[in-house]
Formats: sequence, structure tokens, C-alpha cells
Amino acid sequence: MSNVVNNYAYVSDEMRARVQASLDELGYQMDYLARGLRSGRTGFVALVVPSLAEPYFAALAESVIRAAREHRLSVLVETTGNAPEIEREVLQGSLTRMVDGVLLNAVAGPAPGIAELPAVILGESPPVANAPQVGIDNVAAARTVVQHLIDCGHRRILAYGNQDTETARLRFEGYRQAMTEARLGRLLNLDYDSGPWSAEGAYRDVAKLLRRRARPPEAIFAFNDSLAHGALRAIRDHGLAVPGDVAVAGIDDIAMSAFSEPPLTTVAPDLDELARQAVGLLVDRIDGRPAAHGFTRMLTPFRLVVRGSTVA
Amino acid sequence: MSNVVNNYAYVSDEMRARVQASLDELGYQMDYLARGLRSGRTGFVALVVPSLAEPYFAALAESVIRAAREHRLSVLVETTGNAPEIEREVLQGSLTRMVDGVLLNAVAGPAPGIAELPAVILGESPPVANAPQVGIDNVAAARTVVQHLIDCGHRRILAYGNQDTETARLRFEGYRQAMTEARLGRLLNLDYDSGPWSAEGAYRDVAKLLRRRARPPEAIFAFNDSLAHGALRAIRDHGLAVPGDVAVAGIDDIAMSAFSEPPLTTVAPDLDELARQAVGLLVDRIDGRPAAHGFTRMLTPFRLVVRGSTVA
DNA sequence: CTGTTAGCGCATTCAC
DNA sequence: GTGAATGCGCTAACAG
Repeated sequence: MSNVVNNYAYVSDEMRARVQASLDELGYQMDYLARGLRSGRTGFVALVVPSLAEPYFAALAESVIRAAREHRLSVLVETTGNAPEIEREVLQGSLTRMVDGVLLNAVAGPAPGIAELPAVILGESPPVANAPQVGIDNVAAARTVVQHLIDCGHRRILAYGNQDTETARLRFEGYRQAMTEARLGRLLNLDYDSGPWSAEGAYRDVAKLLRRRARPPEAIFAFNDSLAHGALRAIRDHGLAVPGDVAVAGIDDIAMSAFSEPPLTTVAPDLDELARQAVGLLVDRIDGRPAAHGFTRMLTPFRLVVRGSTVA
Repeated sequence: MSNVVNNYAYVSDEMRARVQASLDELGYQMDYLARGLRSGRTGFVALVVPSLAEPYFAALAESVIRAAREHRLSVLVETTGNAPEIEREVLQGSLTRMVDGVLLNAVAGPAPGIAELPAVILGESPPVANAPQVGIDNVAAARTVVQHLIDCGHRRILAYGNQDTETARLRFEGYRQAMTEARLGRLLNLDYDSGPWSAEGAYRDVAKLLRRRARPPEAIFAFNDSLAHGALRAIRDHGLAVPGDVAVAGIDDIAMSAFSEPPLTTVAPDLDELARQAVGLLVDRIDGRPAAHGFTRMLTPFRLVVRGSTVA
């Protein structure tokens, strides 16, 4: 029977047909759990992200689920809110014993125990023992956006979204490089405090900034689109025009960015490609194909999308 | 050993301590797969939705994941794009043999095979054999929004988003009721054709409508917020003012609705509550606690959120 | 080619 | 209270 369902070569046609008939008649359904126990595979991979309520991660998850399906894998999604204790909990819980591998976008250091599991880092989570990383070149992306802002004639450009994550550091570094190259020494930055970047938080931060500062910046480079949209709303509620008084740009090209008023200039990563790369690398590791030389970093293509928030 | 990890009552303290020590020393990790084989439980539930790229489903998924965690369950997310063939595939694949239950938001009829699995319907998927349903009262929600539009003085109100789904039918019915009660005989409706409701599709539909019709409707009741945002953008691109020329309202209260220009009047379901109810019902069924009398329908609270897209 | 069997790691049952 | 044994459904290995 097993030989039939698994298409074992050395079975006579007659036997195969006979078994198949019984299978159909009895409505046989494979128990994938038992197979998993035997083979050590479950056909599940985990996707760990801060929050599905954030459009970027939701879109990423959608792409990952579709990419995984190509490999006949199902995706278990866990959200952590960027809280290190929840990340640890998730990464040590029963979850990791039931999945073949994990796609990780985390903020905490490598949790003990995860090292054993095939893993791929999405973005810039703290490096896990020889897990390949996949993502856009954040420095280049940030540099591109800020360069665009500079090209639009702005000089007092604020970098918004700094926090204690590698992604934030890289995006700030891109900002710094672009500013320095343009001989714009005055770096301005505004921190974002808690949890995953969100429009709500950004609205509060930027509203407060505008109330406090006499002169608003000429442009705001928000570290992602959610922040940018919060900023946009705050600026307009403050009675200023976008891009007239303050230009705004972000990173991610979430769906909303094409529909906001004004539409948002941003950097669009190719999420389908990112997901494909990530799942591909994960499958390689699961199948025991080791990374090229112990460590890989795959860069996903991105492009600048210029919209009304920076040009009239 | 098994007795210790499972907190079996009749174990001497000394023995318990001794076993525990060995466990720690050897770094014992329970194999949940083997346990699952034995107990018939995996601790996984599946969430089947059309698309995580749609903010409503993304927010729903986030809530479901958090609610499931309260029950120590992990959530497997599958997206179907509302394509019946993919729904069937997902519902018959290995997935369903590995999860304890499934939360289903589908558009196709009940797939053969799913009937055996504990299931809870989210929204108005076609009824699956004695699976309880959870969701807002769509007729009431739609009626509330349309009533609000009527209260604002509008008469020529367009219902937008009709398609071959139960949710669409119910929302149209709410619209019809409100219109009829107000003695507004002229029902206007605009269909939405393919796949999950999206802002992109709505933009095209509404732009076309405005180009064709001499006189635009006074108000548009979009069957969800994504449609509303697409409509909003189309109306404004057409040179009309919102709400001055055309008022717009939706349902869902996705994050974007508080940040759009103008912000969107909508109906906000309590998603955390919905998720809690749904997971609770699912756990009941998994544990063999049958639904009250074979069939349950749980209504989630909602509230009208009035914003700038209907009132100046 | 075909039929039988050991054992994946656990929980449960049964002797002790 | 404790230790040993059975079997969940499957696959791989082996003997026929």
C-alpha cells in the first residue's frame, strides 16, 4: 500500500490498480502527522513577524504564503509585536518543534534553541547562526529616497523612525550618506519609541514635533510608509501643505500609498521576489543544501516610486 | 518520565525532582509531533481567508493569532484569493489532516472533506455542515451606515460592491431596508467583479462610472473600506469634492480609514472580540463540546464611526 | 516484484 | 507509587 501511494517503481500495474481501487473505496486519507513523525518533515514553515496589522508585513506574509505553496509548504504565522520576550517564547515554544524551518523578522537577539532549526532572516534581524538573510539594501534604498528629496531642492531633511533596530540604523545610514554627499551637514532626526512602526504612533510624534518647533523641516524621510502616512496627516492637520510646506517620503510602497492624499513617494521592494528568494533559501537549508560559504545575503530589487508627496 | 512532564498526580516528589534534573541536564525537548500522533491533536488551527494583502483580513488574522495564543494554539494561514478551486485545494490538502480545526472565510460551497473537521465560519461563507458562524450583523451594519447617509440629507445613494457572495447580498439588503424605510425607492447599485474587494478595482469601477454618468450619486455606500478608498480617490481625481459633491462611507474601519483625506466614515467591528469568539467556538468543537443546538450564529458588536467623508 | 516488520516519540494501560 | 509494554500510522529495510 505504502509503495503505491508513494509511487514506488517496482509495483506491478495490476497490483497498483487493485490497491488504488481499495484506497478510493475506503476513502483513504494519508495521516501526514504520522508521516511527519517518520520522515522528520511536516511541510510547515513558520513566519515570524512583528504584526500583521502593519501593511508591510501583511503584504509580505501574503507573498510568503504564495511562494511557500509553490513548494507545497504551509505557513504558520506568529506575530511578536517586536517584544523580545514574545519572540523568545515563540521561538522556543512547541511551534519550532513542529515546523521544518522558520522565516524570521525579529528584533531580539538569537533565541537559544533556534540555532538548530533551518532559518532565513527577513530584513535585518540580529544574525542567527549561519542563517542567510534576504531583503533590500536598506542603505541604498534610503540613500535613493533622500537623494530624491535633495534633488527636489530640500536641505533641512528630517530622518524619522530611528529606533534600536538594525533596519532603522541602516536607513539612517543611507540618509547620512546622501546628506553628506550633498554637503548637507545638518542631520536631523526624530526617534520612534515603541513597538512596530505605525501610523498612529507617527501621528503623535510628528504632531508634537510641529507644535514644539518654530520651523518645520522642509522634508521628512520616514523610515517606512506607515510612519510617513502618520506624518502626512499630522502635517496637514497642523495646517501645512504637502509637499508645499513639507515634503514626505517613505519606504515600502504599501497599498495605501497609492491612495493617500497626496499619494506617497516611496521605495517599492519586490515582495514576491523577496518571498521567493527567502522560501527558496529555506527549502535549500531544509533539504540540507548548505549556504554557499556558510553565510549568504540576498538583495531584493527595489525601485523609487515618485508621487505627489514630494512633487507637485 | 512521561508522568513528570504531564504533571501526573501520583509521582513522589523525590522522583519528580530526579527526573526533572535529568530532563534539564539532557536539554530534553518534547516532540510535539509524536505527541500529536498519539493524542490526535497538533495545537494548530488553520485560518483560511481570501488575501492578507487586504487590510481587513490582515487585521483579522492578527487578532486571530493573538486569540489563538491564549489557547496555546498556533495559526496556519492560507489565502485563496476567493478562487473556489484554490479553496477546495487548500481544504482538501495535507493541511486539513494536520490541524485541529479551521477558521474559514471562503466563498465557494462547502468542500467535500471539510465537514469532518471542526470548523467555524467567519462572516458568511456558505454554511458548512453544523459549523457555527461568527461575524457582525451585516444587514444591521449596512442599514446603520445608509441611515447615516440619509440623515446627512442624501437621497440618491449608490450601493457599491455587489457580487456573488453572501456578505455582499446581506450588505445590499441592509441598504435596501434603510432606503425603503426612508421611502427612497430608487435603489442604485454598482457591481464589483473579480476576487476580493480591493481599492485598485474600486478605483477603476468608480472612475468608469463617473465618466459615463452625467450626474454622480450624492453618496456612495461602499461594501467595505477598501472599495471606499478606491472610490474616494476616483471621485477626487474626477474633480469632485468629498463629501461636498459625493459623500462616501464604508464598512470595516481599516487602519487607513483614519488617515485618508478625508478620513472615512465607516462601521468598526470589534475584531479582537470576533477573533476571541471564533477561536472560543472552535476550541469548544475541538474539545467535543457541541454547539448549543446544532448550529450557532454569534454576532460581534460593531459601531458607526463618523468621519470627514460624510460630514464636513 | 510482494509481504512482513521495526521503530519514529509519545501517552496510556497494565502489572508490580 | 513505579516500571514496562502497547500502539498511534507511517516508511524504509528486508526477506521471500
